[in-house]
Amino acid sequence: MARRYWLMKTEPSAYSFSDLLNAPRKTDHWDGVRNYLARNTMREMKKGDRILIYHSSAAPPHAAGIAEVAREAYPDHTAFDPKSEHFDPKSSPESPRWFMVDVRAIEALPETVSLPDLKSNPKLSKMPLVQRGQRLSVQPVAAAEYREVLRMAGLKKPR
DNA sequence: GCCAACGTTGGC
DNA sequence: GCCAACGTTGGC
Repeated sequence: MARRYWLMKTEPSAYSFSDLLNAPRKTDHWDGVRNYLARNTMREMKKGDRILIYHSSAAPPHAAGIAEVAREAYPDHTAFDPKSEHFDPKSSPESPRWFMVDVRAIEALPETVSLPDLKSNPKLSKMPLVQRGQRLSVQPVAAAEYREVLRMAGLKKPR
C-alpha cells in the first residue's frame, strides 16, 4: 500500500513541534484525541505515513513540521487515568474507546506556512483544514496537497 | 473575548 | 429516534 499523508493539529502552548523534536528519539505518543472521526482516522494510519504537524491557536496558525507514524494505533492509556485531563470513565483497558499513535519528528519546515497562505492557494482549497467550520484535529491530506505545502515551506526535497 | 460550527448528551 | 441544551474547537 502506498504511503499516505495526514495532518495533526496541536496547540503549541501545550505541545509544539519543537517539543516533539526534543523528545527522546524524536518520538512521542499522540494522546488526548477524543473525537470519534479523528480517532477513526488515526486507526487508518500506517507506519511510515507522513504527517504535517499544524499549530492551531497560534498567531497566525501555521504548518510547523513534518513527522511520520512510528507506531500504529493502540489504546490511549490517558483515558484510564482519573487524574488525567483526558480521563474517560467509559473507556477501560478491557474495552478501550480511545486510541493514539506514536509520531516521530522528521524535520521542521524551513519556513512555516500560515493558515492565510494555505487558504489563498487554490490547490489546497479542498483541504478540510481551510474549509470553514472544520474542526477535525486529525485529518487526511492528499499526496499532491502534501507536496504543495512542502513546496510553499521551501522544502525542495520531499520527505 | 467573541462566536460560528459542530459534536455530544440526555429528556422525552 | 428526535432535538434542544450544552460543551468544545479554534479562527479572528
